[in-house]
Amino acid sequence: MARTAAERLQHEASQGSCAHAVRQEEKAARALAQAEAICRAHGVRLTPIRRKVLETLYTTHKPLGAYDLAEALEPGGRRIAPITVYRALDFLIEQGLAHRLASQNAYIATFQGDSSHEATAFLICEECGGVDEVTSSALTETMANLLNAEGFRAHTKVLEVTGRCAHCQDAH
Amino acid sequence: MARTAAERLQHEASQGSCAHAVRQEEKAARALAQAEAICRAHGVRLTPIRRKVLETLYTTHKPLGAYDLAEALEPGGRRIAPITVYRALDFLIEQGLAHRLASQNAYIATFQGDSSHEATAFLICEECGGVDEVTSSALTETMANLLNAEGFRAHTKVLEVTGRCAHCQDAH
DNA sequence: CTCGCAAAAGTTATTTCATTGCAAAAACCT
DNA sequence: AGGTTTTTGCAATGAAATAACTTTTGCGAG
Repeated sequence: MARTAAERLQHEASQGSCAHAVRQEEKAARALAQAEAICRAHGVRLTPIRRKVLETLYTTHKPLGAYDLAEALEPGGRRIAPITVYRALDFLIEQGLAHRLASQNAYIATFQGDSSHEATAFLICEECGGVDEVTSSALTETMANLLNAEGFRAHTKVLEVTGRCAHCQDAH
Repeated sequence: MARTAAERLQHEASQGSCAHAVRQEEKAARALAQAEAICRAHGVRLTPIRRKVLETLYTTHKPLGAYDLAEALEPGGRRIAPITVYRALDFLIEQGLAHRLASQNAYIATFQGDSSHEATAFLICEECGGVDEVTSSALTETMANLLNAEGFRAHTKVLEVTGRCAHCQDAH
């Protein structure tokens, strides 16, 4: 199966300088501001816990398990129960700010405002743990055609590819 | 999250007459014979347990959890530990005979011989629980193009769509 | 045939992920 | 402030997957 939470965290620590992690701080700040705007527009509340969860996801930009997040939020505050993290994640996913990677039992922040009618694929690097979020009109169309041909009315699309990102291939 | 094992089983029981279930017995018999041939060709053993797991998946053609399978295999024999089922599933998946639906934490038999370079999408009906396995050259190409453009070397592709199948839409 | 090896299955326990049910607190709205 | 809704806290449990180790089985070489 997917790697364990502990492995994921260690992985992250040892690979912090991978291209995927570069500039995430700046992007995170902007994305967070945008998330606040979105929540205001939706008339929902980005509470401290939700905000902290989202921020953690943004700054790592690597898939984190719910228990990883609980651990990451602990320092400086009190111990956070898993259910609290799950509730925050549910909220963020509902608002299109986060995404569950089914193949990893892990969660990630979305940088592109989840245009829900589009097909978005997640490319998960097995080496550096980084995730790229890609959409293309070709993919969206192809999926739409496929579903139409089958008469299938889609509710949720899970498009996840694991493998090796370009950067990690270069690095052998 | 995905429905629990118990719900899944009850679901199956109450929806046994859905179109997805029709004719599965005949197909299952043929598929099983073919599976035996494949294993012989690969020089691996389709042991009784593995065979029974595969058969159960074939005859339901609905996603089953590992614990569902353990339960399903029990009657007539002795209690089977989860790990045994997981080992059988690992084997079947390795041989391209079964597939894990990551979004459901469940497993299903594959009818099309896993041509591993092709992109295969799984359409999962939320109403009847049936799963359709679809491939198209367009999908395969689109995915290949997308991955090429990103310089991403794919290892495993997870394409799962949940929604409503044509039959269940007709039935309102 | 039987010895010995490797593959498979058994056993028991544990880890990881996710949810349930109910109580307390904080935010919002007059 | 009073009442409502939303959010969070807390304890326990359920569900999925794996770990470590032993026993059994299949099968080829001597």
